[in-house]
This record gives sequence, C-alpha cells and structure tokens, in this order.
Amino acid sequence: MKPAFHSKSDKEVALLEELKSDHVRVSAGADVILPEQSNAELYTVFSGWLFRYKELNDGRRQILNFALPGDLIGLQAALFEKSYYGVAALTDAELCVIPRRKLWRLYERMPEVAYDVTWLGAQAQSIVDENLLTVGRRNAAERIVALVASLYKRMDLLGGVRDGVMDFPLTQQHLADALGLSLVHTNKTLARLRTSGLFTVADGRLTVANPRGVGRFARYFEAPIAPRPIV
Amino acid sequence: MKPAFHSKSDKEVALLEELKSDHVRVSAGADVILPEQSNAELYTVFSGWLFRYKELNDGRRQILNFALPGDLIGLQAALFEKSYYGVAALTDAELCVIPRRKLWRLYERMPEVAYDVTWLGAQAQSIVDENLLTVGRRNAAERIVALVASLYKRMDLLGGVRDGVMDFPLTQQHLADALGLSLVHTNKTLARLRTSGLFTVADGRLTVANPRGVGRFARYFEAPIAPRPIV
DNA sequence: CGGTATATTGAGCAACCTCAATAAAGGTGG
DNA sequence: CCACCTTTATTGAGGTTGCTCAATATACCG
Repeated sequence: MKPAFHSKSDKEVALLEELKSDHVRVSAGADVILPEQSNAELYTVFSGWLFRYKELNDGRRQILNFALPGDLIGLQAALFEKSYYGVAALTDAELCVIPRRKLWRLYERMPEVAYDVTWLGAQAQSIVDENLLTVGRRNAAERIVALVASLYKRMDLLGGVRDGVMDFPLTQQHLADALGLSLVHTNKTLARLRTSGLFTVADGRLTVANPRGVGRFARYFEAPIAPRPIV
Repeated sequence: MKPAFHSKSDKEVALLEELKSDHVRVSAGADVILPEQSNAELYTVFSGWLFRYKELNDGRRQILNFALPGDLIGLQAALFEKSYYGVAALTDAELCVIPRRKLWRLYERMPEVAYDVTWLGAQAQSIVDENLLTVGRRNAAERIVALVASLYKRMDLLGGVRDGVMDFPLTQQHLADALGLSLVHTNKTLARLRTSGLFTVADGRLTVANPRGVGRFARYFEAPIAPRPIV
C-alpha cells in the first residue's frame, strides 16, 4: 500500500487528525450523499468501495466514477450549496469525515494539505474524463475492458491484487450504469468477452488471465499513475 | 457580467496580477495544450471559447467540456507530470497564464485564491459530470438540447445573451464530438429539432425561441448557477 | 420454503452508424 | 471579379449495435 502514497510531517498528521473529527462506517448499499442534498460533508475513503452517480427524473442512472481507499468524496458537494450527485456504498466502507465548515480553515492553515485536496480533486476529475471518453466513443466490449482495466490498475496500486485476482463488488447492473449500456447488453457482451479469455468476473472476484493482453486491448495499462497524497 | 463574480480585495488583485505573468492570444483552431504534453501551464480564460478533449489512437475524439470566460483551464495538466487531454481554441481567445511553478506559491500565500482555484476546478468537474450523464443516458435529441441549454445558461450569466440570441461557434462536428454521436446523426437530429421550434442554430448564432420551453424539455434550466470567484 | 436480487438467454425492433453523393459557404490567388 | 479549394452542412440508403420485452435459472436470505 505504501508506495502509492506520499508521506507527511508529524505536525501535518496531527492537524489532519484534529480536522477529521469523525470516522463513519457505512454498510453496502447505504447512501452517503443523496442527490440534491445540502451541506454534505467531505470524506476520505478509508476502506471499501463507493460510487458517485447522477440520475434523471425517469430513473435512468449514470454512475460517474468509483471511489477506492484514499480517494476524496464529496468535494463539489462540500464546496457548493447542494450536491449535484449522489454517493452510495458499494461494499461496507469506512470513511473519514472532514466537516465542510472546517475546509476553509484547512486552506488557511495547511496550504500543503490544501494543495493535496486540489490534487486529489484533479485526480478524480481525470477519471471522470476517461469515463466520458469511454462512454462517448468506445463500443460495448471496449467499454467493459476499459473500466475493468482501470479498476484493476487502481486496485493493484493499493495492493489489492494477488496473482491477478482481486475483489470485484460490482454487479452487472453497476457495470451497465457506469458504461451507458443496458443490463442485457452488458450481460451478453460480458459473455462474449469471457470466451476471449482475457479475464473473468464471477462471485465478486475479477481474475485477469493476462494483464498485458488486457492492456493491449484497451490501450489502458500504458500510463502509470503518479504517487498520490493522503488526506 | 458582474453579478456572476465575487469581488476581491485590492491586495489579492495585486498579487494575482503578479502571478499572471502573461497574457496570451490564440486564434481559432489553435492548440493550447496538446494531449500528452508535459509541463503545461495553468490558464484563465479572459475571452473566447475553448474546449478540452481526449482522443483514441484511431482518431475517435471526445470533447469533455467547453470553457468560457472566467473558466480555469489546465488544472490537471498543471498538477500532473503530463496532460491527459488536449485543449484547443474554438474562437480567437485571450488567456491569462499562471505558471505552473508559481501554483504552489499561490497556495502558500493566498489561501483564499487557492480555495477559489479548487472551487473552479470543482465547478468544471460538475460540468463534466453532467456531460457524462448526458452522453451515457440521454438520446440524441435530449443530448443536443441538454448541451445547448447548458451553454445558453452559462453564456447568459456572462451577459452574452441578448433577446434570446447568442454567439454559438460550434460546428456540427463539435456537437457530435461532445455528445458521443456521429456527425450525420447529429445533423439529422438537429434538423428534426428545428421543426420543434425550440431553438435554431445557424450562422454561428443560437436563437432560443422560448427559453422556458427548452428548459422543460431538458429539465435543465431549473438549477441556477452560484456566483463564482475570479482567478 | 417462499421472496428478493442477480444472472442468462431468445426474439424482435429501432436508434444510431457508415458510406456516399451533393449543396452551400467562405477564402485565396490570379 | 472569377475560378478554385476547403470547410461545413444536408440528404439518402442500407447495415449493425445495442435496446426493450419477456421468460427462466441461480443464489442468497430470513
């Protein structure tokens, strides 16, 4: 887990601990931020998976991105009057809370951490950028591979991959909602991909047979991810 | 133009002016940041339209969002080693440059401006979020209306709308690239929308016949945009 | 042991795509 | 001022990806 993170001075850690007044546990399926919610707090993911989403009046839902340990959640929601998206827990998860009213103090007194907050925000942004490219321009098979490859790479950096196997808590419905596809077509495309032998998704686990092969297909393993700050 | 912006103290303005070492003019079609470019600077749009995009090896292109005066451009590119997207000018444009190496100083010495940078980054993020919802879950007609409505609303706040008419420098190719559609289908859908009488796009101008009607169609005019900081 | 969430498969349909040709508009050099 | 070239817009024809509807497994849960 360590190589992916920067280190911080003792003083910063102490101040951070003071700001993070709360730890919260949420269980799988729980809402963390509701769409349209006011005064949402800022969170840091300590463990577990969550996802950010938007929906239309008629129920169509688009998952914007998935959050893994170390990710920031709710930056926009904390900065604006109300949230323009929802956040739900995919698995049981632990979150650190940074109260929104203390955010300004953080900028005043801990510029380095403030910088890291911006950095993490930009990092999340670039994931959404990539998802928009995926949904806008890739076909169904490419979309699935791109998402799987992205999650695999991120999880690998967190030390969550062993022998090409990792936990994969998404249902096919989540995949469909993240990729702008219907559930049925997601299922059929997944079945077709299964025969390709690149990877398998079953029983909440993802098994990648040949990481380099997946990478070539999705042109996705190429760009390494930079070390990131912890907040 | 004023009501959309916060005001700043003289001291802050002075410091900002010092940081913005350069003004740059670019002409329509010029690249501001190339995909994969290293050491890109951070920019503030002073006048004109620009857009951020990503592309795949085979030439498929996805426009991520459009930048209007007051928007920040290149935050991720300035924060990371290299850029994961390109930026091009849609019209002639003027940009203020904030050199990337001075960004940290800004966080150290001007926490309020640092906060605003984060705010503007989050604002841009929420636009990309909305675009992802649009591309992932709306049909062709809805996509066009959603984008047009969004640009209309933003331009209106900047004072760029008079009697329901505004400059609209996008070609149909830009619309298609932003919406995840083919050029041909964009054209045909646009033609069908024309008969609906909600709005017209012609000669680089957008004319909205009935702003409230467009809003109802796209469920998009409802949420007002908050006042924003200037950087 | 029913009940709910998830996964799978078939059938038919339509939204959107690609290919291709033509019009219309603007810019440039002679 | 005209001929030419490039960019942008338009329209038709036909194909395919991905959608909806619907039925059936499969697994987990209390």
